[in-house]
Amino acid sequence: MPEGHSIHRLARRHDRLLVGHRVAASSPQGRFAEGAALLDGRVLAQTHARGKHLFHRYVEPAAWPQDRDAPSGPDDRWLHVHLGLYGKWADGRGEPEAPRGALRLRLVSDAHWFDLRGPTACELLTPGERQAILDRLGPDPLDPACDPAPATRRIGRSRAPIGTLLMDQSVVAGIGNVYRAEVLLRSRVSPFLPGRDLDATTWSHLWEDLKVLMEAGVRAGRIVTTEPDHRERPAGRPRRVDATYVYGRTGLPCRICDTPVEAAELGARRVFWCPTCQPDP
DNA sequence: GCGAAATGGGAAA
DNA sequence: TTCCCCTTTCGCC
Repeated sequence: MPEGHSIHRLARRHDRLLVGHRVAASSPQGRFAEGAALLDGRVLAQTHARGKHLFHRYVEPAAWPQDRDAPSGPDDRWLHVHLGLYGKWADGRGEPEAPRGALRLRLVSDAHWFDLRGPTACELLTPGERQAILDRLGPDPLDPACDPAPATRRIGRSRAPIGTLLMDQSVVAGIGNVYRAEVLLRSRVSPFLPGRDLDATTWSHLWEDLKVLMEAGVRAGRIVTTEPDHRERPAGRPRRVDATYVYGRTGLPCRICDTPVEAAELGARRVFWCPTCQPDP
């Protein structure tokens, strides 16, 4: 699940359920024991998502709520979580069950519990370290205030395939393998087209489509990129098999033209495309 | 029961 | 470009 939409959804959920609450923090697995000890007893003041990175800002209980939305202060502790390929947050109301498996971080408030497993990153950062992460990320389609111009410039100058550029978090933040495949199909662009050969109008359309798809992903809590007319079952909640045009559909018919979907390794990741709708450059 | 794959990314070579 | 890490799940024996 963890492309950018999942992380923004988690940030909103943690904001709604945990901001303003004092947390008991622990690392039953032990790998984040020191960090958890530094968070224990603090209050979550703020959550923030950028691309696939999730941040929590914790303050001393005495500082809450005066510094809600205050600029980051010297006593703040920033938790940085990146889920990677298979990291997961789970949560529930009331008392958590006894920890099972590899539980990196558990946060418990008076009302809810939150369990984090399998993240690529779970660490405490200084404000400067956090800023360094933000600085190396490209514009995030899910950030309403963001300006796509830096991504436009990077793509326009690059000979690298657009399929590679879209997955590069320093070009655009938050796209993963599913959104990459799907947004390129929807704009009829081959993943192998060099960035500099993507015309401005198509890029503009593609960027707007990314915003639409990812905002829908935040709302739905999953990725659905197909238009109802292109689904086997147009009515009702889309089934998993109806959710994508090409992602994970190697050898199956393209939903637009029935050509078998192709797949190949691009960089270290599998890329999916329709050779008819997205002809090689 | 074991290996591979998965919506990721960083470091090493 | 290759390796390595994180964890769970699923297919295959």
